[in-house]
Amino acid sequence: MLTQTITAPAAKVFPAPRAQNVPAIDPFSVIASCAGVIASEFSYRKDEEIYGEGELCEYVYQVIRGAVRTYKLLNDGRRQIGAFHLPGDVFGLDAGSTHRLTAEAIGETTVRLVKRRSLEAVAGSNVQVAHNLWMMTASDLRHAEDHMLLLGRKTAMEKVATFLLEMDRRLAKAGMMALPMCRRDIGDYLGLTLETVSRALSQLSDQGILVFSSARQIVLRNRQRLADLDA
Amino acid sequence: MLTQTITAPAAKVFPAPRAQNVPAIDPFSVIASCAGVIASEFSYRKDEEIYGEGELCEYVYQVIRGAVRTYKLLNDGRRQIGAFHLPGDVFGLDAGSTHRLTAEAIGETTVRLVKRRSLEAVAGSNVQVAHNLWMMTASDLRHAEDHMLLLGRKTAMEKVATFLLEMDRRLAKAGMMALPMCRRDIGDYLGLTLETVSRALSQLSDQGILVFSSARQIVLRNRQRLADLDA
DNA sequence: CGACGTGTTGAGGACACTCAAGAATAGTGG
DNA sequence: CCACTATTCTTGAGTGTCCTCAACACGTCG
Repeated sequence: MLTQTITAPAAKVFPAPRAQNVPAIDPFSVIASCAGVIASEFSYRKDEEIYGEGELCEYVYQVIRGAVRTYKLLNDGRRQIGAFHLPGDVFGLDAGSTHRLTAEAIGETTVRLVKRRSLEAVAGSNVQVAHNLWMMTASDLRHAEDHMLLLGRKTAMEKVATFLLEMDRRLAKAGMMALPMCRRDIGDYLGLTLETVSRALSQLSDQGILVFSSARQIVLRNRQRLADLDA
Repeated sequence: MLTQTITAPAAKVFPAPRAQNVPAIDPFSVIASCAGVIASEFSYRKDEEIYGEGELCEYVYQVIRGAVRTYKLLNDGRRQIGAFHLPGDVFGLDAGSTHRLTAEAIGETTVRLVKRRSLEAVAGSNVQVAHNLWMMTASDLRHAEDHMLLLGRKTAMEKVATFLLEMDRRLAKAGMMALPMCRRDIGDYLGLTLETVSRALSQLSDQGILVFSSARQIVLRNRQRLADLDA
């Protein structure tokens, strides 16, 4: 799948905490700007693997530009995407020594990365940093708990409605949503097939709840009716 | 549902870190035995609520005896159980200020509890305690990630096989498994109906992979074939 | 013993999946 | 710039897995 092998990220030192679409003060930036923490930037091409399930946790990442999917596979190829990571989001912060999911760039994606070792070193003495790491893992857990409810108990239409509201909240610009991921990714995130996702979106379009500019450019016309479709 | 209202747990100070079926040294015990952390015990009857979704996090809990389910509800009553907590397990450690799930005793259950405030106070100065809290949340996240894969992508039989192997690992005594929870609980954990769970178990029994002593007393006869049924 | 909670099994149906074809879009090279 | 290809998306038809509804069996406890 990959044509270029990534060895080690270029050691281009990150000058100062800054990123498009990222609030000036977020827990990760606080950590990254700590003395002793080395931050750098790196870019990945479409569908390029950032790290694999089971690999050692060398870095923690923050999306600067683009989007990332993290997922698990069954041995026959069935895939469950656990989360989409958008600009500002931190991913790869697995508390153990190895990554629990695989991470791939969805499109052309730039990330900031921080050496895990330096993070641990700071956390060992700085309680504020240790607390921030805990809070970031807790935030991932909250999302996972909400998503288990979706996967186990919601209908296809409820799943798609929840997805649209989540994406609207996270990446809507000027009332318009530019989805970075394909229908298959959405299906693998929601525990559906891509056809079912497509049918649900078409149905919402027919009902006037949303309008397509293109397949991935969506304008929500009625968030309330969408929220009503959600459970 | 409850006939007795729980006001505040009895302030019976916990004498020393000990519990049936609990390893002598676990992260929670280390924390609970810290100076300044007040631990006590409390018991709940069958189906009694321990805390509700949205309530303030006053305590963190460890199961001493019995079992606990934590779950989320949709407005029409559909339920997703996120985890079963067995003796030795810690639950209720939500990093925010309010609980994200509801916790109920499955049967007659005894828990050890620790005031969250005292925990935070210790974590603010003791990096080891802060690290243990992070690791416990990370452990919950790992379980949630595995469970999302199950809920989103596994078939009914694969789900039940996974469940049996998990319970076998966590509560098997002398080759025998005594499930504390009913078929509906299992279904709500696996994203299935209780009938589908029952049918899958009957099928496994017909195939000789397991034997019922009673509906909840199960002996696994062939873990390998069960693992093969899992994906 | 009767009543209740729990579990099993059957029949029928619905929702989402599979397979397939065609349309729209993006990417590539002449 | 346009033809050509590959990918993505949509839509349809038919199927299957799991759900719903129902009846009955089992065990426990008053």
